[in-house]
Amino acid sequence: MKEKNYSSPSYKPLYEQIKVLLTQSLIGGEWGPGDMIPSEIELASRYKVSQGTVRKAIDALATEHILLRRQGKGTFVATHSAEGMKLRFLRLTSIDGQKEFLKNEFISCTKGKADVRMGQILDLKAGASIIEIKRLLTFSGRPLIYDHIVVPASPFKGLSGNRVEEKNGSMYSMYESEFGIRMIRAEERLKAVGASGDVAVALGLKNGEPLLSIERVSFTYGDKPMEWRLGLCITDNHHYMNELE
Amino acid sequence: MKEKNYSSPSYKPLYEQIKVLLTQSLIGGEWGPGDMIPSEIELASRYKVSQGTVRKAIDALATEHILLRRQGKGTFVATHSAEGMKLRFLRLTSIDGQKEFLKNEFISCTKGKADVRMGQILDLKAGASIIEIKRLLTFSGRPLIYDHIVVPASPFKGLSGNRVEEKNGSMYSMYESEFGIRMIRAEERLKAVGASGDVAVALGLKNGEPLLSIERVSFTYGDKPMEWRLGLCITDNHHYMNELE
DNA sequence: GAGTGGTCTAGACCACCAA
DNA sequence: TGGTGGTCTAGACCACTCA
Repeated sequence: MKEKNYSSPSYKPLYEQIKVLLTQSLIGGEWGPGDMIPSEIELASRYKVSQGTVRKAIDALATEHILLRRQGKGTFVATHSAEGMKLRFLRLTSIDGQKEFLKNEFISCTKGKADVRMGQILDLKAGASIIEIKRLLTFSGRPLIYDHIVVPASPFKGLSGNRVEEKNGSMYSMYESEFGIRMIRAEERLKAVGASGDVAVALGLKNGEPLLSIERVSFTYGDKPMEWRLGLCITDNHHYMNELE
Repeated sequence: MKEKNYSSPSYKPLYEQIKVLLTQSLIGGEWGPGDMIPSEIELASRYKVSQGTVRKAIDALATEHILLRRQGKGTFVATHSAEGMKLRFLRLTSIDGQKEFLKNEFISCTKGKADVRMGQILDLKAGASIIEIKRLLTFSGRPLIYDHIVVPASPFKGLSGNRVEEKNGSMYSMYESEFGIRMIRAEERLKAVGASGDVAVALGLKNGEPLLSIERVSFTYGDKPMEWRLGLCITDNHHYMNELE
């Protein structure tokens, strides 16, 4: 175990160091999505620290929804596949209801090269191979969201339209089960735009009708960007909910 | 101090009870916005619990941005007046920059009665007195947001246009300094709409041009709703930023 | 140097769950 | 009944701030 090393210029609390070690075990795949990790007491003895210190490290990871504590059972690696977690990043709700059952209509899946902008966003060299997916999400038979999704090709080798259609709506649980890639965080930028072109047609709108534009970048362990997404949403009967603290 | 009372059907951890007591002192005004609260050791002796238990209660309140810890100095009641906190609830940023200096153009301030819907939102009887404010926020000389704000009249007695114009942009710090009301949380619902009527004129838009509609309800201590707000934003050069965890 | 919050430990005991 | 996470305590010591 690392020394306490107080009064060093780069002083980091012990529990931060434990947190890094736990994260490395997650990245390395020692514990996969849904797995139970060792008990606090066991980890304390492994790292030669007290249970309380391990606890604080796990608390931090649980707050970030990277781990999930269940009293009496154990601590588990969080997963998007778990019921109730499939729509963790979906903030769109029906005006008079709850979170929805969405149907996934696959439009296209093509390979391409990252331009400069996409290279910056996904931390790739310009010209690197990417996979682009377009799809339409419908709610009770009516178009709701037009999605344009871009991921780097190399970690997602073999991604195809089939895979997209099978998993209804939740790309994230598919990324986990098929490619072992788990998204832990996302940044979104919203604006209002006017419908146009293919998107207007697919959504059944006239040009210029207002759409909610949601641009999202998702990050995996280590804050590495792994997916860019642009969703264009019809918000006549839905809104995007957010809580400010 | 309350008993530990384990194995009671309504078991609540001690630190939760301490958290309630601290919150009551905040509601009662024992410590106002910006004040330093007693040290952890002093609170521990006041409530007859250990420092660690007080710590955990304060931690929870600090996470909710109700208290603010400053190592070496003390623990303080959070305030919207502090530099860097004035725009805590403003998620709109310029596409090529940072958070903005906004100018506040007062439009109107009228008294009225709550209809059924507004009564439900603000937890008032239908027909209760309310105050409505309309204003335009401009960014470098160009209109950016048209705000419609509604608050209950009784806690905000004396609120007028003057007060709104003085405090440039931050209603929340004005609520604190003038009325002792501090907002701790807000819920927002976003959608895309088309410009129309007075709003279109004030923002200098043609009818139907897309606007980002942000409906917000703000809550004070005890999750009591105290303000409703509808902001209509031009998002040509700005976007609403959000982080998903 | 005195006072504050922050870290770390060791140990006791409670609540929850599964077998 | 045994194992897990959750609470609570008491005490030591470190880091930060200010007079």
